[in-house]
Amino acid sequence: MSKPTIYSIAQRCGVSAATVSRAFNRPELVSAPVREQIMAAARELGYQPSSAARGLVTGRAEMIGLVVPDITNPFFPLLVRAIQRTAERMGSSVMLIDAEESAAAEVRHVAQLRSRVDGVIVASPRSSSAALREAARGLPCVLLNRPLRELSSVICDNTSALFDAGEHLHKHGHRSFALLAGPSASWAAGRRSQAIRRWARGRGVELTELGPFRATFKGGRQAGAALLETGATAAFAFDDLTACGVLAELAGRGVSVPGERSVVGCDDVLLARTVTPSLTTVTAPMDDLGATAVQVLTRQIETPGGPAEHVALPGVFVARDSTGPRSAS
Amino acid sequence: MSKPTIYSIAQRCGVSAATVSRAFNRPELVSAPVREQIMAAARELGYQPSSAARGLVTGRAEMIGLVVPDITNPFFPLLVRAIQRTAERMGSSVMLIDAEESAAAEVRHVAQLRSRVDGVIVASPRSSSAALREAARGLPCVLLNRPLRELSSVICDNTSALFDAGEHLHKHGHRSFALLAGPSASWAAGRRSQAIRRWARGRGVELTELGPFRATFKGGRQAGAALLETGATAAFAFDDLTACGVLAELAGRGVSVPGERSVVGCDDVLLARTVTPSLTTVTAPMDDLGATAVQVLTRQIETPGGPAEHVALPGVFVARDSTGPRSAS
DNA sequence: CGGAATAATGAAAGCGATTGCATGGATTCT
DNA sequence: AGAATCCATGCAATCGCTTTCATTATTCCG
Repeated sequence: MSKPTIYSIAQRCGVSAATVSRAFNRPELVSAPVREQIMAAARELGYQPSSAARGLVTGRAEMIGLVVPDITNPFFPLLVRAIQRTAERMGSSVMLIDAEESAAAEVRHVAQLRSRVDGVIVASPRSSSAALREAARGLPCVLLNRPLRELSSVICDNTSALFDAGEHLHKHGHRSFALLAGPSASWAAGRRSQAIRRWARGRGVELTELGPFRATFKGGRQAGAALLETGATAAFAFDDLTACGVLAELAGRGVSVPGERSVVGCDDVLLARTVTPSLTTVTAPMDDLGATAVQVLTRQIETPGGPAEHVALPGVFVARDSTGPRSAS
Repeated sequence: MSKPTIYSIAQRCGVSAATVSRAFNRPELVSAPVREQIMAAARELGYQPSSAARGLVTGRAEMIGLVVPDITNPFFPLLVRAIQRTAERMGSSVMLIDAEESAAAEVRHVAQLRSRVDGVIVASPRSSSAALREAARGLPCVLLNRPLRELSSVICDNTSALFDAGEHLHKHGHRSFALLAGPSASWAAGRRSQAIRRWARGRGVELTELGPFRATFKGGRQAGAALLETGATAAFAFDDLTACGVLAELAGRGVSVPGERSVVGCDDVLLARTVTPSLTTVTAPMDDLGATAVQVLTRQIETPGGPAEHVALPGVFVARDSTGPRSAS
């Protein structure tokens, strides 16, 4: 016996296929007894509407694409979860694409997604603006953590939280800082560096810029090594993963944290809480970020020609154990 | 101007839609000049075949579902990547479902996936066998890390690697061990416990069983506390995340690792390398696991009535810094 | 050189759903 | 009572593509 369709059900209930379809989509248009009979038959037969057929006529795939540069970066799973949860509430599924850190793959995948999804959410720190714009032409699209005038975007703004971090360290007596910059191609990295520079200038403290370093654990170790060659007593790492690398390098060399140096991360991924000492960092509002991205995208999908929306959500500074008073030395 | 279809292209090239379709799917059936003309027109118009329409007639969605219990568990991103990479090579996309640690959600999602995918890969440690069987009825399905006679499965067998771990500790002079058991509902947890018990019995060493503990960082901290109340000098944690919790708890209480206690994890997630001290653990062959799962699933899809396949891939013991000689005390 | 095999293409029938329009019976209004 | 509504339902077209079968045009071989 082949897969049940609305026709099998229609036949079984002695009604037309149209009525079956309506029973599912506009139940109020079908009389109660008939509707229930149809539902019963559907359940009995294990009927599942063919999304292909529906998609063909409605033009909707009920699916959104999500392109991330590197799913193994602990930042993204949280985002994926938030996005998926929100999408599900809006009746959509999520197609996940891991670009495996290749900018080329990012745009290539966006192109391939076109025909399978209603829209895409792209976290693409690396690709060029032009490539991105081109890839998204005519496809509802929301950018994550990377603004671009023509395309909608949802970003996390850590500026004020980084100010807070600076103040926190300043209060602890630190006067000489190191900025361990992230990948130069990353918008977020530039943005964070800028915020820290601005704060340091405003505060009139010394700031040594190091890097750029790769946003990996290894990159963090290099950053840690570089940090030790400066006189800075406190360091801003690009993100938590980098900060963990720094911590590991310092620990390896017998430098105590926060005794001798203070380190702050950014993003507040799981790692930040599990590492020893736990990381002082900036919490990104993942759930909000994801939910907002989906909502903005949904709006883009419903209003194809609509204006690009830009929303920025603030990060929140959180002090833990990797920062403390400046050592007497 | 509406979306380009094979008809737009056909018209533009003065051929029939059938020819256009063939130009894409069976190029050898179309004469070279016509084919090239079609391709050129397609490129020019930005044509993308509608997967809904194609899926409707072919009955294939070119998409596989992947259900994971908790995407934020660092074990899964690696798996997701491996699976996605392999799927892409086979021409399929991956639809990711994060069940958010709910067994009910796991089976519910499998049911919903039915109509949208060709088959599913399910990493579902929690759901009952019966529920799983029922959910997968008539849907090609591969289980990950959980065998079930009727359904295909791909598992990672850590038995021999855990023996190696035991031997490694034994060689370092340890004679009293603790087993920090994982969730009792998890097949993998039971399996690992069993392997360790068997090894301990065979070796004639003392083994204290503690737990079960949740497979989270917090659970690990509890396990660490429990561990300190025993005389064991070495502990087997259920997985790396738990092991990290143990490490953190011990560090918090000033117990040195590996000086006073040795700890081994399991899975070798990113965390294992970034934590201090780095974790002695068992490396799961993620890439193989993922690739194999996709291949087995593909076979299931192509041979609907086919027999269930079961493959087990061995984990590999890797010694790092969380294990060392038994302290003199 | 005739007939058969071969190659390139077109016509048309679905795939399974949605949906605008038509229909007929019941209900309501004047 | 006849007209006007309204409700529940059926008919049939349609979405974009694949695929079978039929139709030419071309080539091959004895």
